[in-house]
Amino acid sequence: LSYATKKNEKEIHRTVLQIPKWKVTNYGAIARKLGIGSSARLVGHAMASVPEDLEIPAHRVINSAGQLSGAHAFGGYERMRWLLEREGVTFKGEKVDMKKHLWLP
DNA sequence: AGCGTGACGTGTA
DNA sequence: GTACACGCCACGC
Repeated sequence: LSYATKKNEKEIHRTVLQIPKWKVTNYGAIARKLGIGSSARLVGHAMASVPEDLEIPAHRVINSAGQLSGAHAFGGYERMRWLLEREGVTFKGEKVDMKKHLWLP
């Protein structure tokens, strides 16, 4: 999975960089911020093109239901969950507790 | 060109 | 709480 949405790639990265620690946001929120509202999928595509070693905290971007839909890019669910919990994000079952941790751009 | 697929979201039932 | 339809668009075939 190494393709990027050339048009908004930079804007997306910039927005993701603004997500504070112990907070998460969702694909749709970023899409709306960039004015591509209903194209949340493109944000997910852009995340897939982010090298993990870069400073971009892509693990803080999850879906609106609080599920770690991008876990496969971080070595599986357990690893991505660990990355988040390490920053103070708490879970409610299999999902992130969005009530406490949702951040909107 | 069409068609299926996917780190998605909202509305409706 | 679940399930399904629909809108969206880049990519690979």
